[in-house]
Amino acid sequence: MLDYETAISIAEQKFIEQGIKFTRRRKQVFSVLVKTDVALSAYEIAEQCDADSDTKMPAMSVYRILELLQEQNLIHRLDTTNKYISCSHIACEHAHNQSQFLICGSCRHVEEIYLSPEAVDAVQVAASSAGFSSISAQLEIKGWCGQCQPHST
Amino acid sequence: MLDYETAISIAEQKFIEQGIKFTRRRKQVFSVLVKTDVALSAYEIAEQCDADSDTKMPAMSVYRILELLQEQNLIHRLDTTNKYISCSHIACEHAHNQSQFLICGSCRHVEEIYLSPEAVDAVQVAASSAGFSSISAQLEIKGWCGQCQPHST
DNA sequence: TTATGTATTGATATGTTGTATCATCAGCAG
DNA sequence: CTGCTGATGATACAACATATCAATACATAA
Repeated sequence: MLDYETAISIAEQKFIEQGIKFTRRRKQVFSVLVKTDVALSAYEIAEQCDADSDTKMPAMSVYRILELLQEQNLIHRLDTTNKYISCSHIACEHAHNQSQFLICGSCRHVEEIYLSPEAVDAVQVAASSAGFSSISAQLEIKGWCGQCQPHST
Repeated sequence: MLDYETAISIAEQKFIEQGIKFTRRRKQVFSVLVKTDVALSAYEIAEQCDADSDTKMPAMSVYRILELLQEQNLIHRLDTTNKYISCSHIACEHAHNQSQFLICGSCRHVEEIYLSPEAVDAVQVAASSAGFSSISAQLEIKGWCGQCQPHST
């Protein structure tokens, strides 16, 4: 993971290049996500922002800003859980169009991984033979991280 | 897919064997799920019940009954979407502990598939090397069915 | 038959999440 | 200053999910 300052400055740079303002609100939201390695919901992010400052972050703003950060490939939205996490590869020009996530069902820790092409192919083949034309470029796999123990489903 | 009557009678049988009543409400909820091949939310199921009868199905009852049907392995809950679908294998003694679903992100059609053990292994290996001790027994993969075209994520 | 206990359902309230809508504010160009 | 645009604030609302308690049905024992 990138250190906090670097991540922020990369984000700011990215915004400036496109004439988009890196406002206080946007910085707040991005900061919260950079500082954690678990997926957070929009409302959790808002709470965190409130804790870190003395103004109240409206939920609406969080949603709007999350959408923007996503367009800039700075964060990922986990559709499985409707939660958000900062992208592990904002520095490199890495594949933003093909990503896989392991999501701990217990502590919500998230790892962005690279599945072998063979594994992805196997899934794609199974999908094809079941009549599906394609599968999502973003795979989200639930599991349990090293610290947590599986219990159910 | 099993035909409607067979599915209902299998369910009823299963209930009777355990001394659980197959009440009108329970039959209503299960019927709705048996009759469709798309995943439905609890509230959608309630609506459907309302349409098929002249009494109002309370959302609470739906949730309760869905939970019961799940315990009986008659239906699956898709955690990804918080929706429910009838199990394709209520007749056989098939693996209820290991299932994979393809979920069409567009029309919500769902296919219960069997991934090759190799594919599952590949995912498990990737998970292990990322520090995850295990992955969920229920994989839910988003994609697009034959009728629908991919557009975004 | 009535009484009693349990399982099931009904009804209401509440909490969480996400979106729609419009008002307000800041900053910049003319 | 005026007016425009982007960004944020504030409110209302819809969908989804759960908690809680009341009412009902139904089987069994007395």
